[in-house]
Amino acid sequence: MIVICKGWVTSSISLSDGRRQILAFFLPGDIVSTPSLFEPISGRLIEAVTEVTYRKFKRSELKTILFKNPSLFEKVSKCWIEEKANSDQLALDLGRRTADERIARLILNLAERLAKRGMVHGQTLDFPLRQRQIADATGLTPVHVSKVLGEFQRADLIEISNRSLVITNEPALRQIAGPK
Amino acid sequence: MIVICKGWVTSSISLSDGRRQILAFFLPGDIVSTPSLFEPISGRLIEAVTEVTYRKFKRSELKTILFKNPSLFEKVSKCWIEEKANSDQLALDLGRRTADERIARLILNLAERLAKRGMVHGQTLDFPLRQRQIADATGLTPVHVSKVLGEFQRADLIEISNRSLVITNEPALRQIAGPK
DNA sequence: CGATTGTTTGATGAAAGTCAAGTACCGTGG
DNA sequence: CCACGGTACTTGACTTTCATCAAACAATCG
Repeated sequence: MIVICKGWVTSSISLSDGRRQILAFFLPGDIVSTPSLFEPISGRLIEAVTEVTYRKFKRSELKTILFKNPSLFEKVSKCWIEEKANSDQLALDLGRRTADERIARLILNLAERLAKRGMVHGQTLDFPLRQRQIADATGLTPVHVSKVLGEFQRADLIEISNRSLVITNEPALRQIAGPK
Repeated sequence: MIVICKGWVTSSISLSDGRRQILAFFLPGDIVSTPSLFEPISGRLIEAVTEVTYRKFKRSELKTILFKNPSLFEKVSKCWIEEKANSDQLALDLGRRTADERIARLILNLAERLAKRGMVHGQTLDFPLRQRQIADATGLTPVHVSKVLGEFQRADLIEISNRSLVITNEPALRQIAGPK
């Protein structure tokens, strides 16, 4: 089991013909894949987006710790439910939302998570993602991602430069992100 | 916690404007939503596709049983991992596969699960789904689902009638379902 | 049997994909 | 410091896939 200390990480699956879907971004403090707490998980590719530092825990140790403190199961269960909720939202986004909505939501979602960690200054946040990664996370093509991000910037909703992003008009961006 | 004894059940989430995504179909023997083993889960709608019979377990009882038999945690953990794997596949399907692939895979997937339960006779299986439900599971419109199913039938891949489905050309259907 | 709900079909449109060319942005080695 | 090569991003023309709309037809059920 791995906990991110610094940097961004993705988890993804791909088809043999190269199509790829990013399932989640992990930020500092996140546990990489709760289901793999007890057992390894196959078919998923964990990749660094940026330079990363992390801590690794032995599964065997975890088990003994957990069984000594049954109250921790509450925590694990919470974690699990949260992760399931994220998966479900992802399915809803990919199945039922437009490209604009998906991209707007990805940005807002990351901003929110970074804010919780005190990693947003004003409305500015580190944004190390390549457009190819945004595409793989939203089920779109890099070309289309470029067009949408271009529109967002021309509409003064966001500004991207130097791997950092400013949300210049959050209400409007939320508007585009669509109903909850 | 609920276990299906007879019939089909869906779990779904929706947006306030009515867009809906079906997250899973539960068949006889399935546990409805493992994450809800310990805690209730919100925002999800559980619906019967057919007449359903089920068994209900009290969460409190479950907990005591589990803590008396720690070996059961292995089972729970397996179940959890399986469910996560399904979520991930769903994301991949919705994000990266074409309409034909999604529908072919849905059919094959259900057939496989029913087969495990001895509920397929020859190549014939009960198929109570409405096209609207197939649409909500695959992120498509009912109209498009109708067209694709029509093509599949005209190409003699499947036959649908009276809420039952025959896979008449499984290899070809797998072909359409695309790479794994 | 009428009313409702589900399915089929065709015409049309919109969203997103593909292709291709050009530009900007690095990192490396000279 | 600059030139080179590679990757990433942008843009426009064009295509494909799927959605929308609408009408007809079928099935289901009180």
